[in-house]
Amino acid sequence: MSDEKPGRGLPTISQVAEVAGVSRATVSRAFTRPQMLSADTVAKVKTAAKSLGYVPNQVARALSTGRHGNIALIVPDVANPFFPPLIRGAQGRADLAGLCLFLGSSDETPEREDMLVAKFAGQVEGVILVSSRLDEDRIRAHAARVPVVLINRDVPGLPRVLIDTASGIGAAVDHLAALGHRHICYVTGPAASWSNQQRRRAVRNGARHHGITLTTLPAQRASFEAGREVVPALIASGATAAIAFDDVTAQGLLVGLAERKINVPERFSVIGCDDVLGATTFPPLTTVSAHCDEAGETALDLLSDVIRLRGTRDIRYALDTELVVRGSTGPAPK
Amino acid sequence: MSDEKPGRGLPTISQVAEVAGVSRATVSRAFTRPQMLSADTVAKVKTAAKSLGYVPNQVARALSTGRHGNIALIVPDVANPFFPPLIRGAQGRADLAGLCLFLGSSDETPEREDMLVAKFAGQVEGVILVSSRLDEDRIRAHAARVPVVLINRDVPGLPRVLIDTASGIGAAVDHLAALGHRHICYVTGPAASWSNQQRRRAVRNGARHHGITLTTLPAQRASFEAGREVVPALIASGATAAIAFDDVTAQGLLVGLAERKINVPERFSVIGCDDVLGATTFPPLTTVSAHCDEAGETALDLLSDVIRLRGTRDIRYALDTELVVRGSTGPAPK
DNA sequence: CTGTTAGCGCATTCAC
DNA sequence: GTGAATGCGCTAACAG
Repeated sequence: MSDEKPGRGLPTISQVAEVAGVSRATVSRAFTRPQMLSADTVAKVKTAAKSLGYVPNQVARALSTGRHGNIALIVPDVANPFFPPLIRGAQGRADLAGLCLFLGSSDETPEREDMLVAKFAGQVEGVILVSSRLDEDRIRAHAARVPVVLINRDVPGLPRVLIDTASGIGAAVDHLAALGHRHICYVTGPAASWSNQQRRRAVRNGARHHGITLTTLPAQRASFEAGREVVPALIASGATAAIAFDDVTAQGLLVGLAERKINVPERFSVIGCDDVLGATTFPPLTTVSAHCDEAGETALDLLSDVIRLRGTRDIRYALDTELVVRGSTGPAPK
Repeated sequence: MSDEKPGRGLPTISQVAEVAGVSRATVSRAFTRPQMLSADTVAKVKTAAKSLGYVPNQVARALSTGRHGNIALIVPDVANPFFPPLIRGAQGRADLAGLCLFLGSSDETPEREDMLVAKFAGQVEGVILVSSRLDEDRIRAHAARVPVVLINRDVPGLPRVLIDTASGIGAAVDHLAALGHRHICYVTGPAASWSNQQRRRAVRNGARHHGITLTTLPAQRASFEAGREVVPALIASGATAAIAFDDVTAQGLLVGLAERKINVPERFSVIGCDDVLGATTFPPLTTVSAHCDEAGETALDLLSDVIRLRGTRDIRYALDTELVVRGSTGPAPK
């Protein structure tokens, strides 16, 4: 448990070669291309290796081959429930592709994100940037050094997967209109967020189409607290329903409303976005389902293509969304 | 954007040396120990490096030094809100220590956890296992190959940080007793979980001490749904208050109760554990605060000590907990 | 202060 | 089918 250097003391390819009575090259082949060797030799090497507890040194292998099968996924905030399903989707695909996933969390700050990418760049074969807060120039700069795939960020020329909430948001406005609501609110998310801009536009278009009055209420951050604090303004606006930037904000709305004894959905309707809370709210939240796990999977597949093909293509992958009606929406109050 | 091999084509130390008109060793030192060189030389090298876009190759450096500053953190489930704060705590400390954090999520299965540890082992200098679902033998086996630090798993001989919920749970029972509750329930978590065993015991001791009737209700998994489904049994038991294994389960309880129009805390009191939901429930959840961010920080410090000192010690670090009273607990109904 | 000499552990040309 | 060289890019003695 106390070697000179970490990694030292572990059996090397040479020791295995000696025990097995073969050359180092043969040991190497036994692990990388067994079919090049006779079955006998392979067995002999494997036995020797096991007896020594030998396992190929990934670092040395990487230096020699130039590949190590590591990739990085950087998110603004691990604690935001939007990301875990996405992370899990990516993990699953990474396992299938034999890749190791490193995770970074930038705490929503561009500086930290920048630092993380730089730190990872030398150790991974590719990076997935989720909801990047970096400006386009910096993203491009990083992409020039290491293959990059974007999620929810639309930078032409780079492979990117976009969760197209426009359709789902449209359906949400339709749903509200059908229920008789004539005045609704959109509670915004981070201004720098591509998703927020997209959703905001979709709400506006839908409202115009139905001739519904729209009030836009800013929530500083996409957070529970921001949603909760915006409730007074929400009530003051005179609207009877709200669409929130995301589920977490919507949950804040729900709690803020409950605190004021305003029943949902009898007196007010609330719709979220992302579908990451499931039915864990009360009442269960009507929301736009985003399939974020699929986004993670797709991004990973894209990245492993880029790595395998050794070249970036200009791919823009749009994922569909749909409205999931649960219990937080109802007919407009008289 | 299309090299023969990834990593190839990037400027190497030799090219920088040539441009700067110095030896490769000098370039190396300019990056690792600038104070060993004259300011002039350092500047000259840095300039040359920048002009070439050179950045030290981590993999090569690692092969040479035997260290690469990578560590892994493996959790049962990224999507469980207990872990993100812990992950974030570890990340922060990792940055301070100049370490890179890899994340693994085992989906609660020992097999996947086993595989992850094995896959990471060759690429990291240490592993943090959070709430490991592995049996002691396997943990020990891994610890023999790579430095391991445990969180919420009490394996003698290995460095471990334990969130000692016993004290907080005790306070929770006291709180309930003071409010006049004479019959309470404990809703369990995963049987294999060290935390669950600890919490269960603490509830039992507290109940006995106050002469309170205790019913233990099993929730298969620690999940929202499990909590929600256990509500009928909860009501049938005749208890007036419940302590849940964790906040997520408690939230399930809250929703299940609300669905049956049983007001909290007027007719029933609920207490959670971990304090990861904050005030995002309605009513805001009374819970045992676990300081999980601190657990992540402490584990990381422990691990970096182990790495630096090149040897494991038998450290058992217990983190205190306390009861946070919010709105989900009240006087026992008549 | 700086250059020279040797590897780190492995995969890969070539020969045989 | 297998072995003998060579190098991946860098750091670590050891000189000077």
